[in-house]
Amino acid sequence: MLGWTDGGRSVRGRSNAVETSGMNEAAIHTILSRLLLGGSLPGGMKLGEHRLAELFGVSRERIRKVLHRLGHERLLEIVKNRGAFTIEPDLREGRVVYEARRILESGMVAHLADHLTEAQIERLRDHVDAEADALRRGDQATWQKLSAEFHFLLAEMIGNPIVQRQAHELIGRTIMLVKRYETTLGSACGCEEHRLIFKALAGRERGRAVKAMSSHLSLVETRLRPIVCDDAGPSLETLLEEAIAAFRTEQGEGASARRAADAATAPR
Amino acid sequence: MLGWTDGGRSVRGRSNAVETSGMNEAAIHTILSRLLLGGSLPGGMKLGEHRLAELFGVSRERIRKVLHRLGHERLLEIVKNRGAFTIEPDLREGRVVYEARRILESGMVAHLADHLTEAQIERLRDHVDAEADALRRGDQATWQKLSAEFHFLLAEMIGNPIVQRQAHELIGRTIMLVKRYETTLGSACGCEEHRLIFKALAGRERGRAVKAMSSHLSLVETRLRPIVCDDAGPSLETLLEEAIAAFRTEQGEGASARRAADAATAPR
DNA sequence: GGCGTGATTTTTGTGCACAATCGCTTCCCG
DNA sequence: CGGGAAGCGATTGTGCACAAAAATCACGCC
Repeated sequence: MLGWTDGGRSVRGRSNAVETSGMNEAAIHTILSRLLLGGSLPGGMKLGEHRLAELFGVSRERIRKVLHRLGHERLLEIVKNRGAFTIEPDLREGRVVYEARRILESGMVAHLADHLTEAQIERLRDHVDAEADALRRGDQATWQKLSAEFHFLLAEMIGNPIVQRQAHELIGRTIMLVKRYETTLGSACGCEEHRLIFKALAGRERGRAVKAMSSHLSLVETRLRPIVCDDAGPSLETLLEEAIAAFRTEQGEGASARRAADAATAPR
Repeated sequence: MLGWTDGGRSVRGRSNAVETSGMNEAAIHTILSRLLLGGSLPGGMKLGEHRLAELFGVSRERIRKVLHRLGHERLLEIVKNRGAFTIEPDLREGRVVYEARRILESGMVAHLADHLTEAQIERLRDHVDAEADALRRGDQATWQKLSAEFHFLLAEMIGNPIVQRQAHELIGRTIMLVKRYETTLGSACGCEEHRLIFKALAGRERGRAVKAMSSHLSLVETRLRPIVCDDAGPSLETLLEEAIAAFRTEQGEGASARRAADAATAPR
């Protein structure tokens, strides 16, 4: 809409690497965003420019630009003359993020309660049903995905690109927090909370919707536990290759689940 | 807080220019932000890298970086292989911005109604009084400044850096719009609207505060007129030199009104 | 006379080489 | 044996030169 044109640029990577190259800037940004938001990498991890440049098979400047952009988006911490580090989202920041979400999403549902179309209400109903279904089937992964998408959906339904972007940013941060501090249980309750919000919206009860959203977010926040999960886990190389592979396949097939991808990377 | 360290770097500009140099990246960003937000330059104007580099007396790369950052902040439109252009904020975008503000600031006042301290209420009262005073004195400039600061103040009182940043971004855009499409009259009513919001907040009446804020923003939006103000105005050189001079003097004297400046430049 | 095509020129994009800075190691001195 | 300072290796920052792309202009053709 409004914004800059960054269109995919043609590839010229002369690549000293194994010709895994041909990775444009937007793609690198998407992959790294997803990795960062996914919360797979430990906090405080250093992302060296040269190392990433080799892994992606592009020049250092390309990586540099992406890294600084991610820093600007606060998905990385850029320290002058030191480099880029993954952020360590402590619970204190969690409080701030959830408070921000309560404020923004309260305003959002208040707006939606007054403006939702019947078609949108149906779509929301379908989504909540799908959530319940995934939960009933015990499909944890799908449920988790749908659960996040519920909020993305609400943001999308506002039809306001600015609000959508702000919501995306916040929700993305939240996902990062949940992935890191999630308590295995506590999932079961989330679905009913979403349904409560939906019901209030469907009935166009603004006050109740705001209340439901606010308490839902508070509850989610409460479920975060200060787990010191030092999952040193797989190396950056491994994770990155996985992410790149996933991106490739996804890119290969038609633009089907493109929306979800863009959602994760905080589309500008 | 969380974020990057960009601390003022020492100056080394070897400057082919008239030794007006010694301008670090942050300063350039601040100056350009303020100029852009100020709405003094016409929309669609091209900001060439080389030209700005000369005007600031720094290398092109420095300007380049700032320009792209401003593009990322959506204060400029960056077109690949074409350069940076000032955005033309048409009224359609105005609608989007004001809608976003209604959503966000509704959530804000709802939060504030429940959390304001007595001291904060007093401070708000003082501010509204100051607004009324400026208006009574017919001091248009001061009133306009205070009027914008009212909203900044509310955002600040949340005490949440994320919300504050989002609000800053939106209010900044609004100011840009108002400067461009302002109708001379219509100022008189604004003050009472702020007082209405204040009263609701002071009485901790959440619903009324939300309503007051929402209708206030709607009214402000209504006051925008599709004036085709082709104020070709002064040249970029002139404006920039003014802005730089202003920045210099302000920088010179103590960090007094620093907050306002930072507010304008969307402090990260 | 208008318009399309091609050369020129201006402007942006990018790789590269060097400079500056930081953390770490080592060596010297107390 | 411990502390501090200087050297060293590694990593990031930055200017510069060149390459690519777009806009402009000129020329010829319809």
